[in-house]
Amino acid sequence: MTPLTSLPNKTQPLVLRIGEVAKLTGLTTRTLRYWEEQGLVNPSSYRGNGERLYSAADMARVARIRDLQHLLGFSLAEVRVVLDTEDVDVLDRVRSEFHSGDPSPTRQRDLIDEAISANDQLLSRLDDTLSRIEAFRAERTVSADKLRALREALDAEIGD
Amino acid sequence: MTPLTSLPNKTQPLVLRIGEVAKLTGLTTRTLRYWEEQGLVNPSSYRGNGERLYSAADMARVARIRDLQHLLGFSLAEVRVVLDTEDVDVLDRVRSEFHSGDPSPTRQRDLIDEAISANDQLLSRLDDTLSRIEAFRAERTVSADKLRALREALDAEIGD
DNA sequence: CTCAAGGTTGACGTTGACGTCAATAAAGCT
DNA sequence: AGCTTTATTGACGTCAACGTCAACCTTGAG
Repeated sequence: MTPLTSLPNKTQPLVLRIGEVAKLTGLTTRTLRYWEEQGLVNPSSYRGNGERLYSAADMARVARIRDLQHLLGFSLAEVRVVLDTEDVDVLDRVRSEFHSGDPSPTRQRDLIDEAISANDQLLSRLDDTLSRIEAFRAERTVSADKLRALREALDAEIGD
Repeated sequence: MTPLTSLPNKTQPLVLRIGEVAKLTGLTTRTLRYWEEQGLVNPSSYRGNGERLYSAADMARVARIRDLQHLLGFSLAEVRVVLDTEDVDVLDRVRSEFHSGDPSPTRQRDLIDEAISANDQLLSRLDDTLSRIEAFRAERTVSADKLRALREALDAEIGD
């Protein structure tokens, strides 16, 4: 039941093998490896043999990719751009740059500014998409009304 | 300036050649032919030589396909299903079936019921999509706030 | 110890949605 | 009438996003 070698009781921080991730997400293992190949998800750890180990954060990232791809119709290339400007990632990068060597603040500022602009772009695109879908939805509700009216008219005619 | 052989003044009902449609929609002629091949748009008329002539209704249909494809990420196969249950089309089919031969009302009822159910399915899918995009949007606004806060903190630090 | 289950890396195949090119025909301007 | 533009129908090429298959390795249950 427990994943991996079930150690006595070390409060396992949830680590999944690729097959388990596949079943949970509905994706295939091939897809997960392909996404990794494209630099979209790097499993947070490997084992000596090269076996991929996915954490909860990795799962979240996978779900996010799936959403961006299917929900918004983004290509994987576009998805990567979006993910690169995700705050979690940006904060990570700023932090790592702060810790290791170059503590140049202007570089950090540029990084953040880039993320802000990309984020704003995405937001406006989301708003546009939302309003267009809403318009489409409105049309379809009218459609529904028309069809139901027609259906009733037909029923009445048959009822004669 | 006028499309086709400009007849004296017959109050032209707007008919476009494929190249004009391409320029107006931003698509390519290849795409338009491909969509036709896939049964998505049948130009409302041809000329003796086989030249495609697109009406205003055809243009609307083309725009609709583009929307469904890019706005909602539908495949062309899915787009066709949606279009087949569009009220305009359904009404057309019911009408044509009424006019030519078989005026069986149960057949018409089935057609309409099918359209209604497909329409309702689409509507719920739209609602689902909408709420998920809205959730995503909310996340991203939080993201934006975080980033801007970080940026200000950094500016203050530099300002020292 | 065996061996089935699930993992690994190539490498090649497939599918949808077109791009591109060739050969040909009609349209329209001068 | 001649020349350019735009159209037609094949046919083959392309690219992203995987599917599929081969050859191999590790691990856990019996």
